[in-house]
Amino acid sequence: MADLPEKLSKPYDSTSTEARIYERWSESGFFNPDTCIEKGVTKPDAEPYTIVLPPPNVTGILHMGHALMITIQDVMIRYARMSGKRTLWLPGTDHAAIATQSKVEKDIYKKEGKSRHDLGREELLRRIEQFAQESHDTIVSQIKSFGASCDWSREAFTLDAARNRAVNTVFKKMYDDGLIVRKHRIVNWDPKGQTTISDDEIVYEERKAMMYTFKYSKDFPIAISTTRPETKVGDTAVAVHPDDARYQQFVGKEYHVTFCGVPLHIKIIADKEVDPAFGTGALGVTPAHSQIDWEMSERHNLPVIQVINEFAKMMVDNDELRGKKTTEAREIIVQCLRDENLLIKEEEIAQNISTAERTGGIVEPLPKLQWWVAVNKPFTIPHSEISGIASGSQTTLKEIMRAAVAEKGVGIIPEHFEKTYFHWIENLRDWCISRQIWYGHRIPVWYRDEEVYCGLEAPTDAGWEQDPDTLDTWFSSSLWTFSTLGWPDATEDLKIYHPTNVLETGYEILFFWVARMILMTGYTLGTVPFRTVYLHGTVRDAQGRKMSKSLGNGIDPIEIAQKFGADAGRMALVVGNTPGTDSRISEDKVKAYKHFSNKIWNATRFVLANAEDVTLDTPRPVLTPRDEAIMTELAAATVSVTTHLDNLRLHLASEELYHYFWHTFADVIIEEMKPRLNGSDADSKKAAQWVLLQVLTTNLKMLHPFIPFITEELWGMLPRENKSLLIIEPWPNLQ
RNA sequence: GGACGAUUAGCUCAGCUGGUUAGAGCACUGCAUUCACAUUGCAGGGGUCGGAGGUUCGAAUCCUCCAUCGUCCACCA
Repeated sequence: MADLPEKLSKPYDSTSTEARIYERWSESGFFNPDTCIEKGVTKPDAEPYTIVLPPPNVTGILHMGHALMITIQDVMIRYARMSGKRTLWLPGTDHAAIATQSKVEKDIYKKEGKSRHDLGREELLRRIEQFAQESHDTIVSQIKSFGASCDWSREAFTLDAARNRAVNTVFKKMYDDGLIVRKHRIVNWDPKGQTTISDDEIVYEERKAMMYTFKYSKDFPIAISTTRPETKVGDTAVAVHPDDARYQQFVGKEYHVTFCGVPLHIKIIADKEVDPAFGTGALGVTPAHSQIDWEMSERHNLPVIQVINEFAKMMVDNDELRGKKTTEAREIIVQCLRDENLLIKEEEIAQNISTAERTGGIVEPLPKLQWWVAVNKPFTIPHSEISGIASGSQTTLKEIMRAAVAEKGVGIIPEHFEKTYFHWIENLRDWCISRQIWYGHRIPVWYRDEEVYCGLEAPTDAGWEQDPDTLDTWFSSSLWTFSTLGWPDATEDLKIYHPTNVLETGYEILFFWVARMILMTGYTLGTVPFRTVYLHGTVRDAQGRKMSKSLGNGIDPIEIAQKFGADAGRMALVVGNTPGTDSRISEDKVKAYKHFSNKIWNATRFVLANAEDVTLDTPRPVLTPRDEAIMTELAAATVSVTTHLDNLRLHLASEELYHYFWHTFADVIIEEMKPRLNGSDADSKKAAQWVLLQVLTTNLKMLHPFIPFITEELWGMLPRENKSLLIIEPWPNLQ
């Protein structure tokens, strides 16, 4: 029996191992592809393999979704690195503008009773940045504790100076091309957060509402319906369907009415958007407070009268209504309709109301002067490598997004999400990118009287005032694959590592982020940002519920890592977890993989204790037919696992490895070798030892991307000349 | 209203391009156990793959319809 390292005689202790192993990897420099080339691990002309880490919010803490994303990406990266590729995993964090600012504002208000206006722009920003910095260190150390082999020397932040230059450069380019425009439109205004939000930041909540059918006045010929009578003091038209026989006689006529004390001028218009079957078939047009009414007013040149302000209060010229909350105004107007006998019908209906995702405020559609990315506006793209989009051709941003996926420049896993993607693009409207908050990339536009200047720096002459707004946080995130590689400079990194290989993220941000990355990269570089999008599902609790603070059912990945080991947590997250499908996790599940760690630990202990006659450098001895069969089976398993990994079927690769190690290697191979190890036939014994060591090491290598800590630890104990780390060991190829 | 997905053992889920008796983990039952590991081993029970049709020599897998559940998008005034 060979002498064993002392610690092998005890059960595997992940807590004392993982931090130490991570430290060794960090010191080795192998997370950085440049170091790998310097040290001869990777060939300089090797095929590059790049993943950019979807940046977690700088103010967040690690949750199970992050843990899953880190695990999947780390598996892909470690596999690529071991396969000899020039492998870069570029990490970073996101400033998450609205989320971060509102959190800090809340904290300050709680502790000091001060609002952002009490502090002023500069002081608030100073406080937010301080908070972001502290919080940054927490999340980065948590990412590391899960084993992420990111190149931290290239770490980026969506709001640092380099990214700001990229943001301003893209903004100016789009501005000059007429694709970023400033105009009045109906925006989604969040009265609680006092900012605009994009269509995607709206969450619909079903509530009961009252639908009122009425006439503006006794002599007005047409009745209309609404759930928001208070907006009706801003009506400028009534729209009917052009083919609706009931109303044709009125089309084109104009009426002066006094509606609950407010004088209105109503024109009757015909518009195809009106559904003749809904309500009375006539729609009261309120251009200032409804998206489709605004569009109608543009088609028919109707005046716009704003009657609700940014605080969701009435701003109509009427003493009874002015300054009232919309809900109060609604009651006043309904009462007035009753008093004047104008109310024809009221019925309770279920209605979806729009709320702001971040603040929960009820969204008020308001006309505002904002900055927009025009997605349907034709422009000439000078250079394009995207199939379906020719260099020098006229196209639109929407078309770039569509073509990139339709022409297979970008493949989505699972494939069925491509349909969802196309469906979203068809319905896409212009993207509102300005936000009335202070934390974020400030819009690089300056005003002086009627003059407007867009540039990377402030104009040097006097009298210019910068636009007070900041950009939607997704604007900077959408540049992430190339802004992190040094663009707008023509860096080596950009040349080598872009387009990236895989974007791995949750399906819930397919629209928010993935689509916009395709848009921005296509526009800016004329390429796709990545070849493959791998979408993971949501990690749920054991009962299948979403993890949430209010339910208190969250499982903390850091706690899991401390209790069972990050390796066990990683296995539990990845085995049987198919792309695009939600998964469940529980402590029991993680525990099962802690057992697996222990199984590996003990099997290794057994092999090392009994293989004293061989090392990894021992040439292949004469094998028995059964040994040959074992080696053939091992080779087959290697091919199968490799194929699964090449096809990003991580759930199958991990399951197969688990099963092979436990139920083939440990249960069968080791058991049947025991008599030979204890027997007197020296040749047979040596062959058995050699086979055991081969099967073990091949398994440690293949398991390494999934459970990097324990495999690296055991690798360090194997008998061999070369004491290099497992992280850079070549991927097994037994054919 | 539109789209997408799911429905396989008690539970949670695999099953890649259709191919011999449908798999795993957990749970369950019985047995074993100073020999790497009780964070163990061996053996076993348990499924007409949601329903109905169809294509095929052959269907959990492809097509049609239905049912139930879930998700996303749009939002109707």
